[in-house]
Amino acid sequence: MSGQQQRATLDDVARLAGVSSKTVSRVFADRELVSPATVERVLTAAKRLRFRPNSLARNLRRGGSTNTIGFIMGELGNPFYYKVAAGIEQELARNGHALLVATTDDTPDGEERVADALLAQRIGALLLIPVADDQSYLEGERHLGTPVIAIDRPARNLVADALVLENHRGAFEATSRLLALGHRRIAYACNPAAVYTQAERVRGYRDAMAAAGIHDTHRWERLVDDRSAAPEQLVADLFARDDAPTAIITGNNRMTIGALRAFRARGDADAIALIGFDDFDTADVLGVSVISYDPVALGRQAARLALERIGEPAGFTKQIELPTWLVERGTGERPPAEGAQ
Amino acid sequence: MSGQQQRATLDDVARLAGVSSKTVSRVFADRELVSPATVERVLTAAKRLRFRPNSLARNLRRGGSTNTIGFIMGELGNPFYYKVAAGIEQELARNGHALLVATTDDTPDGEERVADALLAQRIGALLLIPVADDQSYLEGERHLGTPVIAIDRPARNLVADALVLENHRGAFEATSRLLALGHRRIAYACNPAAVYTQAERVRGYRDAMAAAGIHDTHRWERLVDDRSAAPEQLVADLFARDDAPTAIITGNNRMTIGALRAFRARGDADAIALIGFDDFDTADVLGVSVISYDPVALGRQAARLALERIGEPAGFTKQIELPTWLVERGTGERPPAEGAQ
DNA sequence: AATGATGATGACAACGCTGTCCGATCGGCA
DNA sequence: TGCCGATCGGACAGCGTTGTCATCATCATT
Repeated sequence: MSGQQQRATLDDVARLAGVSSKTVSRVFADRELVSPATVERVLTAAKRLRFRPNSLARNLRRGGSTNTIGFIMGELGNPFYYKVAAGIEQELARNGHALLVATTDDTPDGEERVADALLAQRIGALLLIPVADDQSYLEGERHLGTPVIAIDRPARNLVADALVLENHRGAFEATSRLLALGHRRIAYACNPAAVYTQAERVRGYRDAMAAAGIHDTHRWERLVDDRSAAPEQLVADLFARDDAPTAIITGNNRMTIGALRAFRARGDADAIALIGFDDFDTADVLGVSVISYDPVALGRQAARLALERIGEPAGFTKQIELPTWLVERGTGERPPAEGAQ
Repeated sequence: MSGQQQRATLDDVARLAGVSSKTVSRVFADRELVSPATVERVLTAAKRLRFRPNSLARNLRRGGSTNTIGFIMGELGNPFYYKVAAGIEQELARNGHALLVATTDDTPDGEERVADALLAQRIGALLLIPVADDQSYLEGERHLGTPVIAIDRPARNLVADALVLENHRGAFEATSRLLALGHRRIAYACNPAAVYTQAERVRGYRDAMAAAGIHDTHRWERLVDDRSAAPEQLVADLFARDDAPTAIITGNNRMTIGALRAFRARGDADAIALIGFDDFDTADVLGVSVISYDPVALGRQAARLALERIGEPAGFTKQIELPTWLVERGTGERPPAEGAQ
């Protein structure tokens, strides 16, 4: 092993190329202003020394924020989040920006701590999936010029752009579809429940039920917030009752898979209609009908919005809704079992 | 909307607190050396001004690398990659480091470009899932003191730590299991095939077959590198032949799901035994036997190794193998159909 | 030939922070 | 009371880059 080398700086390159450091700087910034011969000489020297401009110093000098965008997501375990992350990364890479990710494990108190860590890195914009009840702690930062974009859920007590899904419409459509098939006892299960998305989805479910004259939906709702409760068990409980539902809408992919496990354990449950919110990789193989949307597009749009805001911070904030649609694959088109009604 | 504010600096805080900027600096670094009363005064002032230390300046001054770790992954679409990312993030967060991610879309030429972008950010270490045939372009950087850790596949032409799976053992075990059930015509399908992991897995498969006296395995191998080829079709082709295999091992989760789709399309294929490499979320619901491992642990270990290397760059590089194990869920325990043998 | 316009290059300071070094302050002890 | 040591605060420089401004050579124009 040879000894530790020093990292080359602009000055080192300048000395080797026989020019001033400013000229080298120009070569790596506004190449236009330097004569071709000099550019060549500098580049040769830079390559010889394996020079790489120090973006720390560059960004410091340039006054603050970097070309790095921060993204605070919930737990990485959920495919939804990382597909959003993928979309963000794609769009940022296309524009020469880097992505700094942090997770909160979906706990509210983690959010501010994590945001602080990201902001200390002088990120150029902050994307987040809000978990805490209150994002006012970001107000100061926003004021300082860091754009904040809320994804999936609007920020609370903070002026920020937001990208959300058509939660209400999706749930309404799914419920209506089941009602049209003749179902009356339609359950809605989710965990966690105390988040914006679920509130909207439940509202869509209730509205559709109400439109069909069914008002006592609370009997079929299973809105749980205990993270340790197994989705499978929640669904199993629902169908162990005498007046078991004939159909169920699951509020997210974890719950959908939980329902599938519960059905599998029961064995007799091929008769139960199921529509899940969120698509997932093997939903087609399993024949599961879902309310789908494009999480990658969600991420891409969020990134695009962030980049726009960096360019032009003023202007009214937007709240954009992304479409959801029903994908029929089998489980959602099952009519109620004979005599169940 | 009120106008743009200025970001507070150490000096601003110092002025408000009536101390020197160095004292404020100490409060945010070695709090020990400052009297409690002063600490309090400084913190109050800092809070009033919404001061946040500028880590750009700090890291620049402290001489180079940051507390940010870069991770180059393939496409984010694959659950394997993001679960590794999740593990990395967990471990880094625990140690006060941030994670900068970049993707290459699994194209070799993207890798160096992306690595360059990350290294310009003066990351403290680089984790990557090698895609290119040659990582020698990182040699200079490694020499400059940036630890490089290869994940899932060893780096080529570069001295670097590596974390890989027991690919050979896993495939050997799966193949042996199928052989023990009486299967002889066992296929192996994967795409892409020209990567380290697949080479190892194929080797494990061949060795197990050879141990059972079967040497013409090329008849059952479907090693494809055309990314546009649909996994489903590849498997379908394999089973459309007269001497169709009675069992198949799929080289990764995409191929496993492709096989399930192909089987589903055929309808008669419940008889075909299947063991897939990589676990996935609904494998239990689908009853799919797999060669499993813990991708999150892989990420965690990689991060831990990186942090170790930052602390103590010298020392011999390690190549660590993480265990794989067979999970029996149904498809892998099917004996060959009557008369098939 | 004198003039201004143009283009290429360099000197210098500063971005916000911290390491080094030194000076100020205070309590305790003779 | 005076002095010493311990402890805490501050002045200064510099990390690697870029913005500003100045300098100088070259060239076209009258």
